[in-house]
Amino acid sequence: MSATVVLVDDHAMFRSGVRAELGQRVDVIGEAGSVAEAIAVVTEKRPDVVLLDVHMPEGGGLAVLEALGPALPDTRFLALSVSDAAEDVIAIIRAGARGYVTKTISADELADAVARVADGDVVFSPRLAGFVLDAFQDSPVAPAVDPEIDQLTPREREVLRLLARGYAYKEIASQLFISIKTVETHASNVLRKLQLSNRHQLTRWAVDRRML
Amino acid sequence: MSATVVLVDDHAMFRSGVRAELGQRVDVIGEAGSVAEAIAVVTEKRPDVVLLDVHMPEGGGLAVLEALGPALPDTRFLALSVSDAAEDVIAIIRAGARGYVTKTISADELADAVARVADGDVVFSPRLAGFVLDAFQDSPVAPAVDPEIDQLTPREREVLRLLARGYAYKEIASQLFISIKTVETHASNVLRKLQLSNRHQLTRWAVDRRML
DNA sequence: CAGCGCATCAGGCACTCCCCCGAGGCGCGG
DNA sequence: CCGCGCCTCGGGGGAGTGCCTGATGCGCTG
Repeated sequence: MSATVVLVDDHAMFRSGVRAELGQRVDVIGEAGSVAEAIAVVTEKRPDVVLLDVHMPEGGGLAVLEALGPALPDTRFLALSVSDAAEDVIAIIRAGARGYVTKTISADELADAVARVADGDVVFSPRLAGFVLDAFQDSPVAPAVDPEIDQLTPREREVLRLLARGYAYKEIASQLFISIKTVETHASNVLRKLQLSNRHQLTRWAVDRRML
Repeated sequence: MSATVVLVDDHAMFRSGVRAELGQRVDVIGEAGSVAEAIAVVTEKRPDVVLLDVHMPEGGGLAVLEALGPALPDTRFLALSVSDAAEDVIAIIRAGARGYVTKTISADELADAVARVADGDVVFSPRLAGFVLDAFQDSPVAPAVDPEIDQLTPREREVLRLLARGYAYKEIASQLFISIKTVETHASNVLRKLQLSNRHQLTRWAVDRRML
């Protein structure tokens, strides 16, 4: 039960090498040497994993991902590239790839990476994952700190967080090791300070601020 | 030249176990059993890596990260948790942790994870990384239309929409020109069909599906 | 020390939520 | 016509919510 794979790379020699090395461990059911060919082959073959070169003519792996990604939710894309540049990694991941490895990888490691991606995991070459996390942390579109939230005490902020997530007073009390009555007090203070009248509005408030 | 580590976990027995298992492979230079203690110990010891429990009183690992993260750019935080919930993973990573592993991990794997984080890598338990990527991408890989929603009648869908937006039964009744009792019936049917137990979960359900 | 903010907890009360039961009307297809 | 799904309501009740008053202790500051 090895995973089915389609190789996409504009260098035939490289595809041949990958096929030779990986043939024992995964089931290579198709190859493509261009963006257009990749779209056709992947659409037809429906592999578990597409091993996708990033740098190719006509838009490269990014073009393939944008054309196919949304249409094939059950197909995972693993980017395979000579580049270890942060912008390449981020662009590919943002487009929906489930991993990014560089071509310095060994055959064993690549076979393992393909298997893991087929299995639902996410795979990165060491250090590359850090690029994504950095971009992820910078990404909050609206940092936009409300003046109201500054009026909250640390404990109130904690209760707010749990309230917004839908926990009942009783559950919050258990998690924070305090009584229900204390939770009620904090909750009441939070609602008053944020000028809200009930916890449903509070949930929407938190959603708007991407706290969930 | 093993990495220096501070353990933060509110269970002394667990810390002891980690220390015993990891002692040979990393240099455990401090421990903390609470958020306040963690802030003090980490600030003093300046370890390479902080092994951080997510669920603790007083805000847990998140509180530690928010207090210390910005101040200690050279210290890496590796979250260690019993939870494999997406919200926990995303919150911790957004707060600046460089990895997240569950407590089901073996001692060898944990030692390896610590070493890799100390070395600048990012480490995740299998599958957890996917949560971060999903949150990172605007378009979730799994649009995954639920079969449950097809079971809802048109009227139930209408009530669901208003419920998720935080309207009270009374308000929904006014908007739809029906009695509160009818709203209750629809709401009850919706919760049953979606296998949810209250409207807070329903709000989160709707948020997850971009219905708001 | 006296005041103040914060966190903790209590009793009580009106209200909402959610479920249990039951019921009638309406339209559609066998 | 009869069953069935859908929508419409009602009583009753247990659990949860939100607010009120009032209380204690703790640490910080003037």
